[in-house]
Amino acid sequence: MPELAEVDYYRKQWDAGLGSPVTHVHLNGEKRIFRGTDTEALAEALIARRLRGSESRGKQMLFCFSGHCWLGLHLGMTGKLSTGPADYIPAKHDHLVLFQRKRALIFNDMRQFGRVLFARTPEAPPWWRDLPPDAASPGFTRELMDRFLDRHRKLAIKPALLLQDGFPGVGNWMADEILWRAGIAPHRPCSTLGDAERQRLHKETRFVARQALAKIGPDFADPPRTWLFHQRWTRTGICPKHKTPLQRAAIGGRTTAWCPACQA
DNA sequence: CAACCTGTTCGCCA
DNA sequence: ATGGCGAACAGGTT
Repeated sequence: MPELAEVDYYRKQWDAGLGSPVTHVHLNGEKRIFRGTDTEALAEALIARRLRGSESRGKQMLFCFSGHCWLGLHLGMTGKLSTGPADYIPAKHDHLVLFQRKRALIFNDMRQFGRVLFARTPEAPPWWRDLPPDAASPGFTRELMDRFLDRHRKLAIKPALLLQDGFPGVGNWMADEILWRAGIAPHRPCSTLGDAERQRLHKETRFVARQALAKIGPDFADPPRTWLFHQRWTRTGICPKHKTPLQRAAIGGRTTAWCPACQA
């Protein structure tokens, strides 16, 4: 489910626990979601630590605790964050629950395509520090985007938009929204995009990312009514501009919807 | 019962 | 070494 703006929405769900110490940690270290992470160190180190703050970058989240503890979360396809009462009883896919005196901070991910990372280091760990600037940030420049497209000449633009090294935070619905606004057909190889098209691609990537953060980020509201978003899942979906039926196909293995009239 | 799913990651091949 | 493709991951829903 979660792309850039939804990730930021979920991150803020744990704000309720800011400043409070962790009293108890619930997790099952056998689960795939913890692959590569020392869960015993995590569970032990977080006890009595206070949640100091959090950030999201693209689809990644970082939770900063006292004692130089850093918790990284990725929501995968089905992950969500929520809070519960102090006596909350963990449900089936609640892989990590941080209990505080007054509440529980819950990470649930049914399909476990997400991930939990942990580090106890003076500075933010490399897996956070080395992330490229996300699509909504000022660091996402035309030059950076061009360099990425030039590295993937043969790849269709739709699957290119889903690569998190180049378009951090963009997911399936955002990619379709961006291409629709930019007037670019999803199967076009990156190398075929001219200067004007690249300019539009860059502009609309930033627009969709920023608008999504502003409109969806605060309360998980739906995007504006005129967005392709509302049309792309329904069988009868139409182009918001032309009212013509949308085309749909799997491109790069992912369901893609586009308007044949305005995307060339 | 089959197909599908707002996301990565791996193995294989060019 | 790098890029591109398709399957795999786990567990739901339609």
